[in-house]
Amino acid sequence: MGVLSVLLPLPLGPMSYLPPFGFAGEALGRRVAVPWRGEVRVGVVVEELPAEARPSLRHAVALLDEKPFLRPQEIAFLREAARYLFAPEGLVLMDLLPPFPPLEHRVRLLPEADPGLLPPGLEALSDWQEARGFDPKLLDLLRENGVLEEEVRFRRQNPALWLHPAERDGPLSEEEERAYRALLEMGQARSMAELARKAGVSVRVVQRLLKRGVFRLAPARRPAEPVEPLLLPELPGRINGGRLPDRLRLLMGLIQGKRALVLFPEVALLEAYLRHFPEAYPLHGGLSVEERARLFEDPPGQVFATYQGLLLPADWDLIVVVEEGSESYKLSSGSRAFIPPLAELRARLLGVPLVYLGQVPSVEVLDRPGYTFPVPRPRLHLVDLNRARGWPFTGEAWALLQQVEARGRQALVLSGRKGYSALLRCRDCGYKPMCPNCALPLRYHEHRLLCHQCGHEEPPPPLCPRCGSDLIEPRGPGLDWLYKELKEKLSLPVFRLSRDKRDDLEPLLRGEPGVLVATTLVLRGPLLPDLALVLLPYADGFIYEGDFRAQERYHRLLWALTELHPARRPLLALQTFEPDHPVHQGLLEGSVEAYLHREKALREALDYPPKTRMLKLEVAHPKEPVARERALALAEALKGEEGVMGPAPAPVPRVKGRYVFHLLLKGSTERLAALLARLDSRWYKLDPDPLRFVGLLED
DNA sequence: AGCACGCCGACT
DNA sequence: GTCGGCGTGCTC
Repeated sequence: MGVLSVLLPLPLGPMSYLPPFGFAGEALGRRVAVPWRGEVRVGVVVEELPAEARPSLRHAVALLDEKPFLRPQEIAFLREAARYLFAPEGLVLMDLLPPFPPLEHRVRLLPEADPGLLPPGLEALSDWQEARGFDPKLLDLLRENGVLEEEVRFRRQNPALWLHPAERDGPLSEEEERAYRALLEMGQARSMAELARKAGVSVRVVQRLLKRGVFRLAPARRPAEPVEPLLLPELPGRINGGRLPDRLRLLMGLIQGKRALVLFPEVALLEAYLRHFPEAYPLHGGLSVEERARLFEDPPGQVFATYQGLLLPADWDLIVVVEEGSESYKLSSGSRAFIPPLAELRARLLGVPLVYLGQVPSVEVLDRPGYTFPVPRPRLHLVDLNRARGWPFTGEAWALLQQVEARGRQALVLSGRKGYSALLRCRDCGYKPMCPNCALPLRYHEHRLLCHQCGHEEPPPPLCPRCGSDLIEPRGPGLDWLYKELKEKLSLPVFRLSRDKRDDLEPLLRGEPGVLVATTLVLRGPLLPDLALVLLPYADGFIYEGDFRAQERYHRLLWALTELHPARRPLLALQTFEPDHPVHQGLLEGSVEAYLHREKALREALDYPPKTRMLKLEVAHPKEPVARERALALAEALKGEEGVMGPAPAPVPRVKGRYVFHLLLKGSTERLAALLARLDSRWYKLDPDPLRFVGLLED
């Protein structure tokens, strides 16, 4: 008898079990209930190993699927993904697996077993009983002694499924034809009986078509406003530019008639796209367990999914990743994976093409053969803070706001969260102290200048070393300050939107005049129908965030703002000390990627991603010296190795009462794996693809 | 992850 | 004298 290698959704590698008593058959890829620390847990069989001499292996309780839940393709993907992420395979499974329905679990004592084995009071176990209600430890004891008979299966709940037309499999009989036409016309039918009535055929006909796969059962489809496909002569590696409606049409052109997986960074964007694709089925965390289970059992031809779609057992013709630069692709817990590289891995292992589709490409994908759709030139107004007067609003800014006021329209004022700066800047010449190693601005902390990437530290110069003027710390105004200013000086109603302050925006959404002061949260929200002005009082606050991706992020933000309204082009006004910044130049040129090519060259010169992989080790402890000590010990263990940066205190040095330090490692996947093998994994948390260097995400 | 084991500091 | 904090090891 062989041994089952079972992967559980736990941060561990696979575990070995003997097959369930009396089981003979193919187990690979099927879900299996196994005893785990006295309970029963569900895992996936990822390998069938030859029998093993180890005496103490336990038997799995039961296999839970008729046919494989994951195919070898998905298992291979999990394995490779784990290697790429430096994570245990079970952790990756935890991230990507859909939730399971609850288990139905019945137990009884084997008929031939001696009931005298039972502790008194449990005679009932001679007959089938719900396992719940019995002490799991007792059950496990009986199980281990081989006297327990068990029935385990997923509880079947009937999700509200509708009848949909699928593929015709050949000639249809006259009645079948009628049923098929009727369903095409209806789009979907709630029940077989309903369709039979409408088509004037017997239910048997509908049943037959369902069984043959000409019809399929699937969740209700929403009404769609389909878009005209825009076809490209060749399949590019990325598609950028255009307006949202253009990209919708391009996506339609890409996937129509194909089996396609389309990945989205967040549900709101997914739904905005989904409205225009009648053939596509959604898959995301908002769906019920049953709906998701259904999609895994029988994946339809087109799925619009969040990261959970990566593991769907389907042979796609094409994978599309929408807005690959979005930070929402970053999983904040578990393996902390960043999804686009995993999508690329998935496509590669399936041997199918992958296309990135978004307004602005990420630096990571810039080298792919691209197709860039023309972009409407942004209406950009730069206010040079080196010359202009007034803070937080310059005279020019007030003039623009007053125009909005006079015309009774809407304005958006975008703020960083806290008005946090910690950056020194020369009042006259614009000089900023930079890290000599990292080409990042140094942060001003506790009377020292500090690089949060490599840990470089120096005393702040008393005067500007270039021109001898004073160094100042320009402070970005926070949401509340801006709100107060606007409220005092404008007659328009002023609203706030941030994670913790959420005014009722109803009047604005109806189109009434007003000003909204918001964080970048607005980009997800519903749009302001009469938006005329977008103002960033301190645009530089977005540039100098102290990690090497900040400027790319700022570039993406500005382009996203130009698209905030689908029809109008609101004026984008930026108050900045850096009007000549290459990001601004890029927008003025009307090119979504001119700046990025420049940025990519810079990254290459500095040996930053995408030229090399970078990963982050985080050390956190309630006692600052302990955290520091451990971070130093990690660095010590890697002493003399290339590409080790830090330790440095995280930019937010204390998160949830713990002091955080981090180290950054650069290199190829293989080399990083070799470095990590020398470290004790208990002392750090690993981020395989850090997007920012801001403290701990989650535990 | 989640749990048990074991070792040291501050309390009824 | 114990309670309980966390560091350590282990899970088929």
